[in-house]
Amino acid sequence: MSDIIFSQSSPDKPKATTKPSISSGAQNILAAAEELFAQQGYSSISINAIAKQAGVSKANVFHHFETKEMLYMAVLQNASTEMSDLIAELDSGNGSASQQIGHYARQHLQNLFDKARVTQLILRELQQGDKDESFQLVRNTLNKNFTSIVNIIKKFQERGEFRQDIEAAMIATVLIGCNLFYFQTHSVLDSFPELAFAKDPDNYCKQLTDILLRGIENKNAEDRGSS
Amino acid sequence: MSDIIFSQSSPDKPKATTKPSISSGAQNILAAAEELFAQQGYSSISINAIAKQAGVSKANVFHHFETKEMLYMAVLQNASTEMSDLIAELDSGNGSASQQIGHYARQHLQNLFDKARVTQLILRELQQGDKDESFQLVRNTLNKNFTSIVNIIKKFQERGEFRQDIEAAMIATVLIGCNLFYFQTHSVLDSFPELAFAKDPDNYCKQLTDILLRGIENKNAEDRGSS
Amino acid sequence: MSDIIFSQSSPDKPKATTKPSISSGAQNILAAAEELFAQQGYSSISINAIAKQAGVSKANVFHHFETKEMLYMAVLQNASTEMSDLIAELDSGNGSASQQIGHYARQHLQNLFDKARVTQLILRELQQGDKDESFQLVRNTLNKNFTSIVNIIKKFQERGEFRQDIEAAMIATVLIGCNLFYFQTHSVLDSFPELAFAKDPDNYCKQLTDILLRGIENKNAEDRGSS
Amino acid sequence: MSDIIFSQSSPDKPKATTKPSISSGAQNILAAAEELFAQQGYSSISINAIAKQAGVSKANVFHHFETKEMLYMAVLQNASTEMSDLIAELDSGNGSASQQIGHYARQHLQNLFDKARVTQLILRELQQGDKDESFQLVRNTLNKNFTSIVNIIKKFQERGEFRQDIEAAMIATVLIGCNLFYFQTHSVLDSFPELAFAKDPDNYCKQLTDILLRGIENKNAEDRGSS
DNA sequence: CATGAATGAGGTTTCATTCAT
DNA sequence: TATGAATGAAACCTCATTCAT
Repeated sequence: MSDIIFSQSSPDKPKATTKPSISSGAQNILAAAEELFAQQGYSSISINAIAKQAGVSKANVFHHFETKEMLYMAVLQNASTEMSDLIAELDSGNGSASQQIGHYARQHLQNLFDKARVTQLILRELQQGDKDESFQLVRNTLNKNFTSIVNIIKKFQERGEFRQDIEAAMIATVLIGCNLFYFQTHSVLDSFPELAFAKDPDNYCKQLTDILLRGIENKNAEDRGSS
Repeated sequence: MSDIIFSQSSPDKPKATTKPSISSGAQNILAAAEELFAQQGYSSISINAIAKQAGVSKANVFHHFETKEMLYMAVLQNASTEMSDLIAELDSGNGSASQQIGHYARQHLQNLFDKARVTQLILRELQQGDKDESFQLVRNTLNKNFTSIVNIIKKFQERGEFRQDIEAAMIATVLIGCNLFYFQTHSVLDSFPELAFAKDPDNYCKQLTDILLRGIENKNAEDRGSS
Repeated sequence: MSDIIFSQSSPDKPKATTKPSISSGAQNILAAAEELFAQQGYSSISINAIAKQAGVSKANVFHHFETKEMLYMAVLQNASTEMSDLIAELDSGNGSASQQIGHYARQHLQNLFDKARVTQLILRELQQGDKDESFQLVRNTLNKNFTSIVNIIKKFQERGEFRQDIEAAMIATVLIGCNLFYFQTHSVLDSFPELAFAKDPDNYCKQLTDILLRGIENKNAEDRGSS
Repeated sequence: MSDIIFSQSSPDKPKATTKPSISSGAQNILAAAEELFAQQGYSSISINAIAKQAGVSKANVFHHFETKEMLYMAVLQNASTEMSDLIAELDSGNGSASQQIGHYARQHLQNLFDKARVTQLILRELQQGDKDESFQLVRNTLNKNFTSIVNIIKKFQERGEFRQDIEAAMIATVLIGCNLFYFQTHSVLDSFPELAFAKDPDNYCKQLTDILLRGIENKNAEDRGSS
């Protein structure tokens, strides 16, 4: 199903339509900056590199963004918005609790790869932990993201389908943590023979949800109760 | 138990005894570089900053390490060794499978924090994914790390204590992935009210292993088999 | 006639008209670099020195020339072009073979001093003999220079005015070699009492051509033949 | 006779015997410095490079020579002495004036190549023309060199074998100038098809003396006198 | 005699930024 | 809107030199 991990759907085109307020010149720069910052981080990317990638002059970058810092913030802002949009569209489908969680996990993982640059930008921010302004942005985005899945889980807990002696947030953590770990390590899977099975993200996701669901389903408790 | 997440035991002093081959001058620089690179990454740390932190002249840094790149490699080498040593000492205790896994998870998380700088360095490398030489180092270290826990799990699978229809590597992934996720996000826990429970790493670890163990224990299968 | 060896006619002003393609900023830098490189050589001249001489900032030098090496190449390119232009204008006058050679020798010597900086740059390159790219340039220029005089001599050989049992190139070598030697040593003439006569380049040139012509004129051969 | 220009006889060994006052350690350094300075000039050669070439530590260089400048002076001093020794041994043979000049020219050219490093060092100094102390040394050496050949020529002029209306120093200049020019350009002869004949230095020397002698011999004057 | 450690000064080059056009 | 010219600051790195051993 997935040839090179994921069919990396081109995610850049629709931007222009969603954000018509920013000139196309600025959009070019923003896109170039996003790509480079995601790949290499803030400090190792020069305005010159961004200008070249965007096909404009260095001065033009400063014409659109006051400072490098502000360009970075704009990139982050953009990324956060994209991420939020994506989460808003996240749909846990309908069906049993198990099916919904499985669907959600798979879709979440897909999103990480579809918006790989955004994901990387956010992971970078997570690792810094100090930069004041930029951090706020990311934190809020993550919070939104996180709350969305937590609420779904809580719903199932209230319905009695999931154990209630486990924090919903903990369950969400396992789901998101493992998906992020997969995203971070997928490029290195070749060197881990033990992880060969994980080259197919579908397979990975299936096994993850298998463990997770069995670990949290109330069915087990019933089984025990019956004993 | 843990005031600020973990009592961050000072991990730098014993180095001199374990590695007497490197002069103390070089060791100072190495330690300074490790700290700064871990905090801020490669490109945003200048040799000047490292020199100041180490209390030596800029030129002296180049006396001991030919280039900034080579200093970074030495730091990484050092970190990988430390990490490997730590893993070698990882002890899954004795007791039931559940207890051993629980013990291992807790100890592993503790190690991440005890060697926070090393952990950060390696996470940074994971995120880059292209740098040839430096990457090899980290990959090997991770591989060793990973294999260690996979083997423990396989043992329990063979004994029939854990399900065999789940890849041992997948189980290890959940354990390590969640621990790393915790490490990466713990500085931001304050902003996530849902995750308040996780401020205590013991609590986090307990809930994680609770889910994980229930998800993989063979007991459940037996229960089902009896139904 | 020559106060301090030669009236060193200012050779920099016309450049702007002959090479309008290069901005005046770059021209300033190029001129400064030419002067300093000619005086002191490549390695002992810093970009800082060039910037100061040109009245611009160090960074501005790199705005116009990517590296010090490339600036040097541009200087050499410029010098080679100037030299070629000069040679193209070299005019052996009209009159007897003797007069033409005498005229040529004197004019060639004059050129060496008029374009003293260019001459020095080329002599320096001759001495290195390894630098790939820069050397090609100089070699080509010298070749052109050399061929020009060789052809004149060949003409006279064909007319029977000069001996044909001597290579034209050898005759050219004497002419150019002695002129270059004069150029290289003129600053030290004071310390060589024997060479006092040579302080006047006209005198030097007259004596040189006197020897040379008598050595190559066919007239002598005829005299002998008649005996 | 000459395969690759000249059979470059190893000229370094006898030094130890001629200068037993200097320790062998210092001699190593001196030899290394001579080679490198001759090849690349003063400023582009670092003490480090010299130390490596000599197989000693950088500090050891300063143990033997107070400063880089003083090491350079020692190299120059050494070179000047070698050159003087060589000139003192220069032997114009016995035979006719023509033969003696021819012999001298050939031997002088041979010396330039045998002591190529020394020759290069001195040519470099000639090109600088400002460095106070170092220059004195070279000037004196050249003066001695020059006077030696001038005196030989004067002898023949007095005997009436050479014209007296030409300065002896001018004749010497042609001889030395052309030989030095040959030395400076021999590495580039390949690219000058016209100069193919000069690949054999014997041939070059023969043609040079042919021209020179015919240009200065008094025989010609006699011929004219008879007309 | 010989060396490794250490350093201040200075080298080339890069960077973010400004400004006139 | 867009750019080339210009620059001060700071990056990495080299250099000649000193000193303790």
